[in-house]
Amino acid sequence: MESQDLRNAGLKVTAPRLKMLELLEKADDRHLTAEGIYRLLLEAGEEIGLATVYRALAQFEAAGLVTRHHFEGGHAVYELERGPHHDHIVCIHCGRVEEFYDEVIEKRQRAIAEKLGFNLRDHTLTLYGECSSPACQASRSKDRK
Amino acid sequence: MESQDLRNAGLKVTAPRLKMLELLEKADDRHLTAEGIYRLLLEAGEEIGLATVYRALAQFEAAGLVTRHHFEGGHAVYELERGPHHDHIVCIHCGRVEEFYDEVIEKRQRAIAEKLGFNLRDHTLTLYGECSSPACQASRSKDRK
DNA sequence: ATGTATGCAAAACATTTGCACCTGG
DNA sequence: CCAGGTGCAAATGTTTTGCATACAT
Repeated sequence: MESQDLRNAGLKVTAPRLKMLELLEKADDRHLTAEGIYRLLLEAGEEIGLATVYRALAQFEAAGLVTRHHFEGGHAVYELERGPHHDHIVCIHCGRVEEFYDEVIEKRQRAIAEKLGFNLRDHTLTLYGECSSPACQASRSKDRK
Repeated sequence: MESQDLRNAGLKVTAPRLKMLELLEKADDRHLTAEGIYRLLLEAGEEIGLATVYRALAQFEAAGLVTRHHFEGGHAVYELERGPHHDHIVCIHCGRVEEFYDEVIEKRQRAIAEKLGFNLRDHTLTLYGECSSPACQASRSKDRK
């Protein structure tokens, strides 16, 4: 249960935090902005402040419950940390995010860091491209003026 | 000469732009923030506005003269585009940036994008780690309180 | 009770834009 | 001359913070 995650992280179990975790778990889009979480909660009739969302996300991130990504676009997106590491590919048109994992790339990264004398701690790999989803294709031809 | 680069990009050759390109070329650190460029130019006695720096950088980027990166830390860094593509490894302590290129990784990325049905357009790969430069090692032990 | 969390409003940032004035070609 | 460039100040959008109140334990 999510309350246990919060307790393990040394955080008090409060309504806003539970709602946020619940949302992060159930939302269609697993990569949400702070503003997006805020708006979705308001729409769901929850009473919450945007500042609380940011504060809670920062704590979740520190506790490893959530990962923050900085894709292009000036705002951070948050993703519930579930299971193993993966990287992302983002559609430059519709913003759809897919996840992938590639052991060959992971291995090469470790080798490169070592060769350059770095103790590798983290990495971000994001591919940007045009996706082939029908919805995206449609909106693309429509937008062409 | 830099004025030619500007002309080729359809931009007028002005003092601020030349100074910026000059700085990007000669600076010790090849990865500068807009604010950093602004400050360095002021220190060098140049008269320039921060807005001009941002505007010029945006144009340089559009012209392919410069690449913008979003490393961790809330601000963009700009790098003069010189020669072939490469990725980065950043020291989480001193911020030092090294560049690398790995054909195996590049190839895997193309394969992954194709498999997921994306037409790959761009990517960012940044490794974060602890570098082994003496200066960084020193400051690290000092900061430990 | 008591240390945390919360909401709100204000602040802090990085970046962008409006506008009147300059300037390169 | 005049489209494009510049500086300044004001606006923007995102994220952070101060503070008084409310709540979990």
